[in-house]
Amino acid sequence: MTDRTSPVRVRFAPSPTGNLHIGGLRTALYNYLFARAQGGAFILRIEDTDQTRLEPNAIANLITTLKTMGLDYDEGPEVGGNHAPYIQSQRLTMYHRHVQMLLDQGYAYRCFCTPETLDQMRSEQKQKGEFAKYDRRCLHLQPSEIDSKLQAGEPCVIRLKMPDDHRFEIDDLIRGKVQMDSAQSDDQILIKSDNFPTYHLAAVVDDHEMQISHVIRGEEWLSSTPKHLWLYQCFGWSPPQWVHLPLILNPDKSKLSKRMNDVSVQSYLNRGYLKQALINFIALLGWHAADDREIFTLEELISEFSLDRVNKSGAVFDLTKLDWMNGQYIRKADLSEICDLCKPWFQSLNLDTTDYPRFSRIVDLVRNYATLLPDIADHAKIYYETMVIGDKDLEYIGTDASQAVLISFFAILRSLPDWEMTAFAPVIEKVITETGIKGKNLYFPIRIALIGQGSGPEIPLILNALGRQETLLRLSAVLF
RNA sequence: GACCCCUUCGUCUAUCGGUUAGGACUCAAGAUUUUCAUUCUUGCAAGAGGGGUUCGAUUCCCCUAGGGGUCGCCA
Repeated sequence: MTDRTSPVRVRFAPSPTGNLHIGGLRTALYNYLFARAQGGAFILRIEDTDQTRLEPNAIANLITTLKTMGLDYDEGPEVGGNHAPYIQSQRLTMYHRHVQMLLDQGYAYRCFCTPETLDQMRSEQKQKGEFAKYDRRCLHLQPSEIDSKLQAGEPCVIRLKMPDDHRFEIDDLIRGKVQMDSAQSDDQILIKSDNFPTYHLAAVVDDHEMQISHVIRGEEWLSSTPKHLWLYQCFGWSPPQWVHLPLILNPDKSKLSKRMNDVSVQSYLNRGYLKQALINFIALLGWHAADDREIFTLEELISEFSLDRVNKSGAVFDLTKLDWMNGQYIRKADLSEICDLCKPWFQSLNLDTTDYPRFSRIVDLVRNYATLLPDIADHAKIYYETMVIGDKDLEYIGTDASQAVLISFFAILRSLPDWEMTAFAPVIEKVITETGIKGKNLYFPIRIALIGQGSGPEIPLILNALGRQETLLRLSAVLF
């Protein structure tokens, strides 16, 4: 058990095999929130011990995404710290030093079995319905045999010798006490034949060396925790506080996967989700405040978050609520921030953003209609492009009644001394008294003339967004 | 199959033995809006099943069922 007075130090330890995914973000977030709430340290450690799954830019991408999401870490790659390096492939000698201690004390042993041998053994065991685990055929190799095999260059791994009859008790902050029998634990490989450590060794050594106080990780690690516990015991170290987070689930309740969902955080960002919405939504997958509040900034999450309000059961990752939340953030965020964020989408549609007052006026107008950032640009199109008025609509506004409305509307607007919201309200009234036309027959032609479609924002808002010049231009184009 | 975890509206969740089981999203209806969106109001909707313990169980215990995780020289 961890000393209660020891400082809180937690880590997020992803493996650089791809982009940061939703599950990773949630783990990172809870670690971050807990660290910040407790005044502790949040550490980033890269677990790149699988040489076969490395991806070239994964570490850089991981760091970039973490940063853009606002989850800044106190120690880790690039920022350094007292326990550097924070990339496991750069800590190999440390793992070897530790595993040698294990070997010397008989807690670990060399195994020369080939993957093929192992495969065969396992399939036989499974066929018999047994728990598949290594049968320890290399456990009792004589030193001389080992030496000659090593001399001959035979590939070998190093395994942890699990105790034969031991009851492990995991004290988990979320799940309480969980007991598991050593019979259910395999003699885990600690060092692979390429001399790299496996997760189990590397994580335990690093967590101890880096003085991690709480290991906050996904529930999928719960069943291998006995191995980790045993390693702590062999080394004579006291284990950290275990915290196994509930899983994030696919709609069919299986563990969230790439197959069934878009799981890349970056891709949600690219699709126009706001980081605030993403953070807020992810935080609520497994955690809930004491009251009914659901909208939180990162800072508010920090002050509200506590591990004892994290629940035990998995949470389905359902985009519907995220969409709603994103709309909320789009509407409530600072206009300038939203403008900055949707600028790229405007540019990709060739919509001019150089006239900032006009650009921001339009963004402010159409953000009410948006769920995602690109929706804003989509809705804004009608204020920029030359309108295409459909044949039917064209016919409709060509009628005498419509023309009367438009002529009157045009004349009144043109004579307006000031182009501002307060001036627009009486304009419609005036058109009604002048033409005697009201209702749909009044509004429809005006809308078609202004924005090329029969529905949209209120007329004064459109006038304001369009500006005097563009408005009069559009109107004069449909006066026949 | 073995071991472990989990189980409240469709989804995210509140409830720390006594509630008309609350909130949010979705959906529906209504109001606002000339329209759509926004916003507001209202509504639909849940304790897996069975045993205990208790004056009283969603809440505590047991069993069953269901779901999930793990069982790699992946993390």
